[in-house]
Amino acid sequence: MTTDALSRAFAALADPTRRDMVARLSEGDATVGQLAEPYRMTLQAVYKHLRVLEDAGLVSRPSGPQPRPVRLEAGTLDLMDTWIERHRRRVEQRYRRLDAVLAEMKGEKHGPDHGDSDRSRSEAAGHPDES
Amino acid sequence: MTTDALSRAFAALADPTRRDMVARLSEGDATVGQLAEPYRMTLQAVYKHLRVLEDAGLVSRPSGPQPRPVRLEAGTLDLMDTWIERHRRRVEQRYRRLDAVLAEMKGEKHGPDHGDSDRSRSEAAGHPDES
DNA sequence: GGTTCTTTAAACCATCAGGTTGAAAGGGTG
DNA sequence: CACCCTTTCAACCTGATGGTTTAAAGAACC
Repeated sequence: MTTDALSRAFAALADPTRRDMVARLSEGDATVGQLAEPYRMTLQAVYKHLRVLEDAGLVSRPSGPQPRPVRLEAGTLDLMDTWIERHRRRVEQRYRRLDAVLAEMKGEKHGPDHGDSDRSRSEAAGHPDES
Repeated sequence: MTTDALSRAFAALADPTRRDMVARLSEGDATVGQLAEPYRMTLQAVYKHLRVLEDAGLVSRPSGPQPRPVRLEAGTLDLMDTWIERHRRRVEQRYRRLDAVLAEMKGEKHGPDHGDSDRSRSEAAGHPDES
């Protein structure tokens, strides 16, 4: 549907079977048959999963002779990684900043009020991106 | 729901609204009211989204006085990041190795066969982890 | 050209996910 | 206590998802 790339990508990896496929493909290309072997489901079901991974851009199927290989694409993994990393960093940065403030408070010990240190923590923010 | 942690986490981030929430929370804690403000949906719907994020371990709601804040938890982001990174690395490593082989072939130019370099690329692997 | 393997398609089913409405608890504060 | 805001619960609708079965194209190969 009109679902954006990131949504498709995350949704694709939300399924354990699909995640397992990606994990195995990260070791090397495989044919659909090889891929399907460990799972107790119809070949068609496997093709469906592959479809989802392909639509998400996580996997490609280079055309050529019949048993076409399935190949993991790093690009989309990169996208996801970037998104997560960005926000993970932001939180951890806040943690560190908070720790710093706490440490400082502990250091000075007595004077609890020296200016309008933070407060307002909850808003400020403007509106972020999501790009 | 016997769904594992990673599945819940990826599923949680597969929704644009939820991703936006996470993005905004990465800038700082917020109350549900503040969080809900930009969206054109019922408060109950927002609570539902929050529930999903909470069940996925992406968010916590420290108890205390009534308008309880919503706080982003870095731990689960870390888990996801680790998973993705691991596989992204594996693919890229394979890319590099392939490039190296190609470069070598180009370099030697004539003698194409000098030992059992790789082959077997598609299987070998045993069965990977997914840990 | 026929046989066999790979791949795509279609119809169908059960369950889940995002949203709504409506109602009810919880919890502060006048 | 009464009022108001926050939070949760339940029923319901709609559309997507993971599977299945059945059927039919497409490619390879003898």
